[in-house]
Amino acid sequence: MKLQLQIKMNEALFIRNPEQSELGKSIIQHSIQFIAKNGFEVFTFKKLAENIGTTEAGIYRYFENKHKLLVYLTAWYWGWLEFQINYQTNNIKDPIVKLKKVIKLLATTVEDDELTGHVNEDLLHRIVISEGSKAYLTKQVGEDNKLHFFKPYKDICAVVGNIISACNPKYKYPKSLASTIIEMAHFQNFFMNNLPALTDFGKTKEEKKIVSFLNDLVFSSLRKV
Amino acid sequence: MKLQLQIKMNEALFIRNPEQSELGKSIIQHSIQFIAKNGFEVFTFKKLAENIGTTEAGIYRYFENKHKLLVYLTAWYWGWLEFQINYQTNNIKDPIVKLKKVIKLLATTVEDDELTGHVNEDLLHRIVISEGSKAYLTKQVGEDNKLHFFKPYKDICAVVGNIISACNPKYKYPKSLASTIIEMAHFQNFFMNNLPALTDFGKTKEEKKIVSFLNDLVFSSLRKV
DNA sequence: TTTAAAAGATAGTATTACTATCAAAAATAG
DNA sequence: CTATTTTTGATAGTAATACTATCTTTTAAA
Repeated sequence: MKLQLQIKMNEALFIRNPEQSELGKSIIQHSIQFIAKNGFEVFTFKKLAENIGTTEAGIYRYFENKHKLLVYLTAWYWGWLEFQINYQTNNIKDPIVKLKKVIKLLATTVEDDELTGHVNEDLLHRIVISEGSKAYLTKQVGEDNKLHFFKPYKDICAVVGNIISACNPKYKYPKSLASTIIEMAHFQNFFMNNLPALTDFGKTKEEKKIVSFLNDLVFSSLRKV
Repeated sequence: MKLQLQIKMNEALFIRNPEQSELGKSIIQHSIQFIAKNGFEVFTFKKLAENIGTTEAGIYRYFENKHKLLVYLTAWYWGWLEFQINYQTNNIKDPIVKLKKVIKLLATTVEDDELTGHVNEDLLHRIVISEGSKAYLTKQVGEDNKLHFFKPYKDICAVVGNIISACNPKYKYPKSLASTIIEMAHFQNFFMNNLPALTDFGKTKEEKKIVSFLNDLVFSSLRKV
């Protein structure tokens, strides 16, 4: 039996559900490739249409604009990652072991998930690293938030925050520490590869070291005094 | 005697030095106001020109494009902040006290500096919070970096990293911790105000608490085991 | 096998992101 | 204090972007 994994997406993010047609899936697949390769600024619906072999108007039937598409992609990633986290830490009781596992998942390269045909998770991960914050660093963040566009991201933060609280119920900043871990898992990666002077991993460029840094950061904070 | 503070800027960031003419200063002043109010995506040279009462072509004589202008503004901010840090921690010997002071400077609202006529530092600080990362989260980051566009930012990181090392010479990640502090000083502020579920400060929205969080984070990490 | 939904083809508009040119005003140098 | 250079203003124009609209063909579902 061939399994398939579908991430339930917020309907306000699209006009027509891209998961439900070949063209839709092609839009997702090729937008991931294009943005990963050329960056979000350079990305336009016209270029995407040319890549796919469809027309600009065709893309607009699925997504209102490229911002919504970016939010869709990042939301999809966070939804997928939450599934991964639940799946891979399912039977782990010790919150410390669990948190280490989560940090590893956040900060290391993902393998392409066979269950999701049209999404290349590794490329999407790179997009989330380089472009992810642009999804919310806008003036419309309030409105977008009211429409629950960032729920998957907030859910991941909540999951991580809860594990942190399980490690040390007295720790005062579980949510902020959670968002710090998540953001830094990506920023330290971006810095390591692009502005290495901002990190201590510039020489070797090993993701492992980011994991070590984050572990040190987190478990120093959670150590009971 | 009226003092004036000039930040020495990288010449590759502009076509004509905006500090050296009335129109140039007006461009800086009004672009800060416009971007702080409407966001960088909405900002165009045409709208800016209308605001100032000049023409689009007039702006292009100073800046090649709006990306360069954003990089200019953020670089200016980091240059100014480094001056502030040096000035305000000048006679502090104890690196712990010094680091606390720096964290406070990074994470709290800045007052408008009288020495810089056309720059409203408070607005610029808000721009750096909301738009700052867009200066380097691009595909051209490598080229921009070669032209030393991010030197002021890297300098600040180096300053903070050195204080960290002075606090605990054995600590293994001074640079990464420095960039973490700096980024989080801004991201936690943005989250607190726009996506409060990602922080522990959503209720009261006090900058003080961000400072406390960062202090806790840093000094837990630096405590010798 | 009819009908509805999706995709393709084409056209058109307002805005953005520039470049070019020429004249007027302001600054400066001799 | 005039001549010259530099800076600004005014205007025009172009290619690309970010859409919207319409009509036809193809595909899918009832």
